[in-house]
Amino acid sequence: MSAYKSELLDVLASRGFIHQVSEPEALDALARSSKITAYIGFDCTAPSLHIGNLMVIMLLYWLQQTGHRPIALMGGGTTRVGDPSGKDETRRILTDQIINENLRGIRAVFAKFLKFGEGPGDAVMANNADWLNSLNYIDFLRDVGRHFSINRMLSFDSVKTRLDREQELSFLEFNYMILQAYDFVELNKRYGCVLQMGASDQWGNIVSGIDLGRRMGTPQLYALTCPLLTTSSGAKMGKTAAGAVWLNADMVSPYDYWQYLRNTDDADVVRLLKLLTVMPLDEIGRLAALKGQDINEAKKILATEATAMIHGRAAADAAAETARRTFEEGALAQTLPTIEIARTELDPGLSVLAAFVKAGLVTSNGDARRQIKGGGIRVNDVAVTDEKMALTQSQLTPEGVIKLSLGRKRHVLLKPV
RNA sequence: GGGGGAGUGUCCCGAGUGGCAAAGGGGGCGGACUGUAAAUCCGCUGGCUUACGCCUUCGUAGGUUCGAGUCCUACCUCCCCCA
Repeated sequence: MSAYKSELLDVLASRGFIHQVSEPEALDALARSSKITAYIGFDCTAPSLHIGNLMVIMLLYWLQQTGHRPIALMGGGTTRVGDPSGKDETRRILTDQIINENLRGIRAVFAKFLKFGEGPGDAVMANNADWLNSLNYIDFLRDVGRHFSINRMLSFDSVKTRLDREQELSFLEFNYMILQAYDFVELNKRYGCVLQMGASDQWGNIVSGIDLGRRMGTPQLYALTCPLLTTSSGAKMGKTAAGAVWLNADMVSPYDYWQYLRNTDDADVVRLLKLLTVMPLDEIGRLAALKGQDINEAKKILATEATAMIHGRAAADAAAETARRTFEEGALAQTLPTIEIARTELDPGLSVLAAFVKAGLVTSNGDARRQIKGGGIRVNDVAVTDEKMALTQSQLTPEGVIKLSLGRKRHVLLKPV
C-alpha cells in the first residue's frame, strides 16, 4: 500500500495521517531499526481538548501501538505565551490559575488512549512549564536566541499572515516559535525524543525545532504533520451551534458526541473511520463499499467506535441504543438527555418558552418564539403553534416525563421530581 | 515627535456620512425534500413583551442636535508615511 517500510509510517500513511514528513526515508529507516520517542505538544487554552485535537492524539496512539514511545507534552509554559499559528488575532492572555485548571482538564483524556508508566514503551506525560518557567532571559538569549534569524522567522506563515493582514503580532507571541523549538531540543536531551508530530499548521514551529537542534548539537530530529481535521467541504470540524465538540464528557455528553459523528457527511465517513477509530483497514474497506442510504450503517459504526474510544464501550453502546429507539422506532428513550424540574413548577403551568430555555434547546424566550413560528418546536412529538402554551402534569407521558424537541434531531426530557 | 487611515450587530466578513435594530454575504438554527447525508428551495439569526411598545447595540468617554453608526472634542488600540 504505502512505500514505507516501518510499521509506524506504513500505518500512519495508509490511514491518512500524513501531511508532511521531513526526511521520510531516514525517519522510516530509524523507525524500522529502533524504538523512537516522539512528542506532541498541547497548549492549555481550554478546559478540554476538542474533536479537532483528536487526530493528533491518534498519532500518539498509533506510535505506541507500533512499538514506540509517545510523550504527551502539556504546554503549561507555552500557553502563558500563546501560539500565533493559525490565529487572526492575539490570544487573550490567560492567567496561571486558568492555565492550571485547563491543564488538569486536558491531561485526563490521554489515559484513554495511551498506557503511561515507567516501562520502555510506556508513554510519558511532560509539562514544558518545568523548564520554561525557570529560564533566565539573558542566558536564554545567548544560548538559544542567537540561533534564530529574524529574517527567517518573518518568512514563516504564522508570522507572515499576521503581517500581511496588518494584524498585530506582539513580541510575546513572536517568541512562541522559539520556545516550541526549545522544547523539542529539551525533550531530546531529557528523553531522547527525535520526532515531533502535530497538525499541519505546526510545521513551521516543528521545523524551527529541528534547525535549533542541529545548531545545538542534538542528533538529527524529524517532523511529521497530519492534515487538519476538516469536512470534505473544507470547513474545520468541531463547531456546532452549541460550541466546540469537546472531548470531556462533562462538556459534551457521550450521546451528543455520538450524534455529532452520526451526522457526518457521506463524503467524510471513510476518512473519519480511518482517522478516528482503530478499526482494521479491511473492515473499513467493506464499509466503504456501501452506497446510498446504506452509508448510514457506516455512520453508526463510526459514531459508536469513535465514542467508545473516548467515553468507553458502555457509553457508546448506550448512545447508539438511545439513538436507535428515538430515530428508528420513534419511541421515547428514557436515556435521552434529561433535565429535572420541581414537580410544583407544573402546577401553575410552566410556559413552553421557559421550558425550552431551561432545557438549553433555545437561548432565550425570543429564540423560542421564533422557533415556534418556524415550526421547529414540539412537545411530546406534537408541533407547538401557541407560544402561550403551558406545560402541566397532564402532559406527562406514561413514563412520567415531557419530551421537548427542537427540530428533528435534538430532544430533551423534562422530568419532574 | 509630525502627517494620513482604520476600529460596525460579542461567530466572521462587510455596506452604511443626520431619521438605523442598521444593507449584503458567509456561518449557524429551523422548515420542505431525503437517508438523522449532500445539493436545492423557503424562513429566522440583540433582549423583554400576546401586542402597541420599551430597552440595549456601531472602539471608550463626553458634546452638538428634536434626533448621532453618521458631525465635534478627548482618549484607547491597530496600520501606513515622514523624522
